[in-house]
Amino acid sequence: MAMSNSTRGGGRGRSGAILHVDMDAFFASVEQGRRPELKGLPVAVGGQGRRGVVASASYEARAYGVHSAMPSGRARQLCPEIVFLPGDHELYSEVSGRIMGILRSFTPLVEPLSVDEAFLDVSGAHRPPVEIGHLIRRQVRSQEGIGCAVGVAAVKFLAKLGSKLAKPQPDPAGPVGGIGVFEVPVGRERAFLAPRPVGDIWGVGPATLSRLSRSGIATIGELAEFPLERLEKVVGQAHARHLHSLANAVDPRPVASESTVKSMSREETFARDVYTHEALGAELAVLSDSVAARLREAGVAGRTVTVKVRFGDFSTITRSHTLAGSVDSGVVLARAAKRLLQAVDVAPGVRLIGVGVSDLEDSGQRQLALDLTGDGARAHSWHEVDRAVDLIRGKFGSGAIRPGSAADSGPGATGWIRPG
DNA sequence: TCTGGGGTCCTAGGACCC
DNA sequence: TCTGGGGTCCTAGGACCC
Repeated sequence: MAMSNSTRGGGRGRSGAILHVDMDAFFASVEQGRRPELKGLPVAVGGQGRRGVVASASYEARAYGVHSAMPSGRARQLCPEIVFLPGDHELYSEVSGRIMGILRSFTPLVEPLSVDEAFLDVSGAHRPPVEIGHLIRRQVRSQEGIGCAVGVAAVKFLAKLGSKLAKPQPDPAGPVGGIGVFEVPVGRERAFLAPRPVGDIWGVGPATLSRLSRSGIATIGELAEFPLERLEKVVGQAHARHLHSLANAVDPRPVASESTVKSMSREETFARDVYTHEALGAELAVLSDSVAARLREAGVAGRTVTVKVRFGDFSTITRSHTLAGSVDSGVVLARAAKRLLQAVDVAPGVRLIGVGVSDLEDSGQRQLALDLTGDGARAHSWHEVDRAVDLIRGKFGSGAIRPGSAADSGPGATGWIRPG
């Protein structure tokens, strides 16, 4: 409460003290770094199957119009010579960790937003923020071989917009421009924002964009002038207040270097639609086991279990249930997930199944979900089994053991098997 | 060319309680 | 005599982000 973060936006000097650092084409850049023969070539990382999409595209690929979230088939059509790679997320996490380390050498106030971007609060640093931005770029380039853009501003969302404006532009002749560090001038934020499109605001996506557009709002300046009470009717109260503040360059969110995870989930899209509870249940067992292992690794457990089902026509439903106590056991989680799935008609065909756990708490103080899981006192013995499974995986790797019900596909199968 | 996977936050309605 | 109002929990869905 008493920290410096509340006074942002006014009178703290010439320069904004928030940095947003964003890696350029992160996954593709990591791949080009470890395989230099890929440098200068159009590279995409992502799923190559029937239903795959691009997760990251190099600037050479972007020059063809390829971008992330694009179906892989479309990417190949636009750029037949594109080099498609499956992705190595373990490696990306490692590289990300080292880059975050570089950022933390400038300030402890680092808030990672994802593997490839972070906010920094450098208000306590000795050097000017823009200079720090250039130093970061140099170090990330020299130590990891990856380019990045830095935005500098007084508040978070302006720093984020700044890094976007500092990025190079893809071009058939090679990436052009990209000043690397873009500072939003302090004291001139509103004038800077006014002519820009509302879509530049972090949090304005397609749905909000079309609602605003129907109200005649195209620029951030128009949004800033729009009466708040009317805006609330257009996009809802909370969203309206938030957007109205941002449009007026007000963003009180502090850089939060410590965060707690709120939910964990895993999902899987099938190459072809699946039509039976048996097959979906087997997949739920695998996904539940994976989620539960991550929960235990993080030392948390959760009370609310959610199953997500996406049908062949892409319509998506969720079914959730809150247990009396929290779970971190794959078997208990799978059982709850399968019960939820039983109430869903899967005859139309399912393209994706997922399982998630929320309402997380520290597993040290958790209460075992003894009764409402249907497990009775046996939940306690599953705890012992999970610990043994974690030990085996720690020694022999995550593939050393997997849930038996995934292989047996028998309705009540809960044994454990050693693959192969 | 049909659209991945892992998250966060918000809304809205119903149940239930006081 | 229709019957108030608030608070909290739970469930389902949607928007958005990378």
